[in-house]
Amino acid sequence: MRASQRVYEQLRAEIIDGDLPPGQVLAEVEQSQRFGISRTPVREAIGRLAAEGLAEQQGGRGVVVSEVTVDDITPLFEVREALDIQAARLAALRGNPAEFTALADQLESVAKDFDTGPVHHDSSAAYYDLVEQMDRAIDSAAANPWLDAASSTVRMQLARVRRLAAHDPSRLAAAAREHAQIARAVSTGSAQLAEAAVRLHLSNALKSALAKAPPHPPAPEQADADQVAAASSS
Amino acid sequence: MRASQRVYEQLRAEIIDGDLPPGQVLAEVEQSQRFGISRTPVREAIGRLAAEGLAEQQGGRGVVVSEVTVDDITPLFEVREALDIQAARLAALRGNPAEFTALADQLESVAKDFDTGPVHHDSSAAYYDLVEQMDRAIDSAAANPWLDAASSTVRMQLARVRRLAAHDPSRLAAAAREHAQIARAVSTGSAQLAEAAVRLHLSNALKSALAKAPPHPPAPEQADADQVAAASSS
DNA sequence: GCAGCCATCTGTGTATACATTTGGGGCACG
DNA sequence: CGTGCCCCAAATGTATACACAGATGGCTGC
Repeated sequence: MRASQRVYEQLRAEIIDGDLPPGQVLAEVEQSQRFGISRTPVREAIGRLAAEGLAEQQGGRGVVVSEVTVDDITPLFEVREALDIQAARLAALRGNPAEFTALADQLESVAKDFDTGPVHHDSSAAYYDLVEQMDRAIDSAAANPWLDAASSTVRMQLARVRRLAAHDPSRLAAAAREHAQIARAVSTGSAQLAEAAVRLHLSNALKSALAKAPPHPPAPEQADADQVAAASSS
Repeated sequence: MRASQRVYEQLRAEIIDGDLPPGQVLAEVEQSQRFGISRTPVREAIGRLAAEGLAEQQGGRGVVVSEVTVDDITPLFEVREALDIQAARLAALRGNPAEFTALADQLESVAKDFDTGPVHHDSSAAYYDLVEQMDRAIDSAAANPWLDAASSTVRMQLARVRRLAAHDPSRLAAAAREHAQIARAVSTGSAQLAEAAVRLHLSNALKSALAKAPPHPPAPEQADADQVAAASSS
């Protein structure tokens, strides 16, 4: 595989996983030494990261991992809402009803598992797998490459902020039922119903995420991140 | 300015304007000679173009200007619909009503100009300027950087396909009224009304665009672009 | 004469060296 | 002692050189 591709995927994974924290400088020479390659492919990889918003120029000198705070959750959800709703609408119109009926059944089954007893790792893993499966099914049914591309960027950013607001296990059952409702709505072929189901789910998901980490209500003094960090560590 | 930036902007403009037609190969050495610089910044510029979908890899060897056909109009409008609706909804909630009231008044005034007599170049230029002004006002009021970024990509592609479906002068008056309705709806602060106005406008705009260049109805044989080109030239 | 294989050649992928710019630190002056 | 300017150093931006892969054309064997 091309070296630039490897470096890009590696750096992207490290940024999303939080191994490279926001504000971390991505020096070309440093990374090239770390990966044992030259600056050229590293430079290309960092350029792609910057284009996707995972990194950004620090003045004219240096690229740093971009900041993501709880304040970004709401704007990101606004974009996700627009894209997911449209994807669900199109999937309702174009998708294979049987496929989504099956997904809805499986999701409801998982939701019942969550009800009966404590949440096992197996069942939650099965749930996440089903959600990913449904996302792929919706994207595939929507059959719109540009929609996929736009969703991809937003989902990457959301994967980062998900670390900021640890999910609530007690919401798993409700979330599973919401996902089942989405699949069921898509299977009916009604764009309006699909839109309503997605809107409902995202509204609840956003509320849950913000409940854990409420956005900064007041901003009396305009202190930058460094000053805040210094103050909290003192 | 950085050479890579100049080359990027130049190539992007040439692709959007159609000076570099779809399928045109973007050879690094060729472009570097044309701009009188080395391959390195040209490579970076082409990489950015590929990331935005204006160019794409040609089977591992070479990058070519990406194809855009009338068949892409509908998918692009589907994404645009999702993003523009959300932007208008947010602008309705957060924007300054007076600003959009003023825009609505100006747009209605232009629409009346279109009615009274033949369309002059001045009035159509003023109209396009107002539309651009309103787009910026909506984006600004929505105050969502990620929404802006997603819209930017789609708008760039739409600028390309606009060349495929020359706009209808007789629709200018109706389009101006639709834009005025959007501004008016945003000024009322009703997200639902704004959504309806945008949806109506885009539906009409898409219909008009497709009327000029209907999508390929049947595809009896699955011939790729090269074969089609070869057949038509023989 | 045709088909398959090999050489060559063009073009991208990577490495390295040079230029430029920016940011900071130190020194001098007020 | 504070402030401002200048010099330097480090990191990015650009250029050039090398390596490799894929395609194309000719050549040879059948």
